[in-house]
Amino acid sequence: MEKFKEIVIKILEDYFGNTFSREELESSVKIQDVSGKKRNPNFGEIAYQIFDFAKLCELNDASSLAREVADELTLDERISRVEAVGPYINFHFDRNALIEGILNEVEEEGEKFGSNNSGEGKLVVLDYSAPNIGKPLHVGHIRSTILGDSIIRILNFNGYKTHGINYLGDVGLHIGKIIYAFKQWGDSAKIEANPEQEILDLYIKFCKLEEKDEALTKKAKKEVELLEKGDLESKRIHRFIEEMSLRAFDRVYDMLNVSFDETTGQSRFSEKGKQVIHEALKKGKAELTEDGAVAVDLSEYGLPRKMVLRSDGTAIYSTQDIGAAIHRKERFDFDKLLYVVATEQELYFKQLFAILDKFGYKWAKNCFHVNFGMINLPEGRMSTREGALVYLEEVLNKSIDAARRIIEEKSPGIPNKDEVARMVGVGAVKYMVLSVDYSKPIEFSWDRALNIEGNSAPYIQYSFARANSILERIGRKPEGFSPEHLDTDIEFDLVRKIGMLPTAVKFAGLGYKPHIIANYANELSGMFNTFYNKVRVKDSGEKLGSRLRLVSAYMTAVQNAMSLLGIKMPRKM
RNA sequence: GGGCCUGUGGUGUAAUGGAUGCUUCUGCCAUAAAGCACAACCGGCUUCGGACCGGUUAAUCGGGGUUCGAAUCCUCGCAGGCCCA
Repeated sequence: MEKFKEIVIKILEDYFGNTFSREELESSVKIQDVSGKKRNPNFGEIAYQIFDFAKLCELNDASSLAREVADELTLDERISRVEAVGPYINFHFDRNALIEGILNEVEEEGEKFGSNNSGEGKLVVLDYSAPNIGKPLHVGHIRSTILGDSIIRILNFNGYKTHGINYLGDVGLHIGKIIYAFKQWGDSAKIEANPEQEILDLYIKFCKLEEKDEALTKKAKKEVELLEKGDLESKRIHRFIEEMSLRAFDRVYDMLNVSFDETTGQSRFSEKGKQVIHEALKKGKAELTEDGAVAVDLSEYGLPRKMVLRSDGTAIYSTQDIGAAIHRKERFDFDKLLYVVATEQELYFKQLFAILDKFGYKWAKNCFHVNFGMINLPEGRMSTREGALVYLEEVLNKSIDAARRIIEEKSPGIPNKDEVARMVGVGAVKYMVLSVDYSKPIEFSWDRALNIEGNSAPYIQYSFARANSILERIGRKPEGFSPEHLDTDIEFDLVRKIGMLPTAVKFAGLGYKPHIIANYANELSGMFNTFYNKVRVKDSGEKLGSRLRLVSAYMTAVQNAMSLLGIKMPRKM
């Protein structure tokens, strides 16, 4: 539809000359949606709203102005009629031209259909997932991981180059606690048998004792210091914890079909950060506090002062994050750096970007925090130390099991049951997270996570499998096409909706909003199902070839959309 | 105490600030306006796959304001979450 929109913009450019810029016109020209009850055939396919022009003419009566302008436009043979309705000028395209145009576009572009090159030549670095080593991935981690992954896919589809970084939390007090507990109570036999669980148990044990005995916190801090000084035993344990964690993380990332261009630890950037901070201190951009720590005053940014180094000179999160950001700029010269991190860190990132700006890094304005709402349990927030967790792996496994049970029940005959169960089960969980605007909080519930009805991945996957089944049963290439064969309303609407994928991709890319794609895929599939119920493809005589082309175009569009969410589509389920 | 985010039917969610029909002022036209899904209720089809389709009921937290037009922007509250102190 973008191409048809272009035609309308050209017509308006001819009419208005220099009155409006291209951008202004573009924002006043809308593609009519066809979903649900929004569809109104009287509104045509593309509409121009005349409010801006009315304001310019200082007219209150936009309706009659619209009529006047509509009469004076110079048209094109692809447009069958132009009609002013209220303050809108509605462009009705020739139905056949529209159908043929869209179906051709889908077939020519194939798996690239929906993409554009607006981001060509630009590089975006993303920091996402970023779990702490020594702790398991829980459902709180899923949003960053999946959002980051999907945003990368969407940016790539918009022509951007990307570099995705999993920035592990491999330092900090929690590591000190684990190392201390490991040295004190670690039982090598138990650890060998089940390292991940044992590391977690040690951590929880420490936290419980710490509540009664504050001296333990100091001991954990000692461990952090020891580690930073390069104590061999500490380093060995640290490496072990990291290895175990990475192995566990990879298992889950693999299930999620998420991968990173780079996995690195915060600790690598301590030195870089310290160096930068010391320079800033010399230049007077940072200051020593009463107790000898280093802080940056951010009152000029309307933000609270931020600590960047401890009084003992050791690094903290901000030290490393400053170092890491600068390192990334030097290494990649990115156009944008995106941190996909929960909203609880919002102030922290504002401070981080302000510090970079204050230190003289002009590119600080190209850093952006995608601050998504948290995933909470009904009983409150998740906490590793209290053991109040729902493990991500458990969620995925349960969902896969649920999918497998349904497959056994409804379609026991299909091949690759396990693989399909994975696609469906994992898809359901991912979709649950991605279909909601990221700024909203999500309350986790098993019912929600395992939902397979309505607005869900399995619903979309099922529609796709049905479409595939039609093609397989007929087993012939589409031939004998004529746009006139697709003569019902639902067919026309379905074609138009297919044609809207590029628009959805564009908007999703601008706002880093995968939920736009999720919604699109759902609406598109809903329309396909309506089509499926109303229009028979098999035995449809001379219309067969045309209908096959439509089914196949639907499959391309929905598959491309779902691939932007990282959700695989089984051909049978 | 200060700041940020969220608030849409019973539930979960969507909506770049956009749909206001015509008119000889008498009438004419219209599902004349917040979409989807779940749940509930009614129905269809199960002859290309029922993990389906059609229909009914039902919502913008409250008060002011800006605008030709507000779920959306501003403001004062309320509720929930988070951050800083």
